[in-house]
Amino acid sequence: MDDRLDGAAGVARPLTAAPTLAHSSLAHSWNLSTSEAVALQKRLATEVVREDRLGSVRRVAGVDVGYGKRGGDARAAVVVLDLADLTVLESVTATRAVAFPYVPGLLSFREAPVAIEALGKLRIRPDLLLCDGQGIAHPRRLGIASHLGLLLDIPSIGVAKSRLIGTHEDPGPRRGDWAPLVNKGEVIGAVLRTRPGTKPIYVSIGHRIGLDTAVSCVMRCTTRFRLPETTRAADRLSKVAVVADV
DNA sequence: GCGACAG
DNA sequence: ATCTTGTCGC
Repeated sequence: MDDRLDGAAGVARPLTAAPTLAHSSLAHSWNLSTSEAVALQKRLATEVVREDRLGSVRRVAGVDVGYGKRGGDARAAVVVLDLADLTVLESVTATRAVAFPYVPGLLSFREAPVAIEALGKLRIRPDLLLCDGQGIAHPRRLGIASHLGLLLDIPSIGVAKSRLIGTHEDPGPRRGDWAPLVNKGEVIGAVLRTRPGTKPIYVSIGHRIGLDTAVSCVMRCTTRFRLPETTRAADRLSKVAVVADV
């Protein structure tokens, strides 16, 4: 079987589908109205798997999207690291014009298309995706991490720098301490202290992984900084990607 | 009706 | 997210 990623889109697709040009997201409807997007989220959310359904994790990908100064272009960057030593195995980028406004709760409709395009360029198929933003810690339980994980059928985790929804206590002061993020009586994520003396990060299930495993993986990808190395690497790349892409 | 609000 | 100068701290 082809090990490359298929571009996916509005609806989940089996991995056994024939290899495509890795740009198939273009062939799908990301151009939805906000109400249609909300309806799609509600439907896709029922497909999200909130428990460990992943093999051994070796290759972890960080996914991030940045924007040009003019605000017209979105640049996605994906960096795959070897979890054993956090060295870079592969990195790719993609750039395209933004086609959807930023609306809290609908971030994936703005950033997922270009992110999927970048992911489609990967030769390596990552075992896990660490996405910038929420997973199920979302009003309709389908943040960008869940959306991407579901469409690509790859285990994923949401790693956000700030809160979208939910309430929580302050996590302990030590690295690794975390407090549950709760919404409507449900634990939707973990507010994790990755570094003493700094603001905690918001970790949530993306797809095919449980919360405890997600927290564990994020910790393993985090060294001396607040954010995991995967996210930092992708973030840096997304800020210079426009030069290499355009 | 009044705030809150990933990136 | 991006726009921006200096400033506090290790």
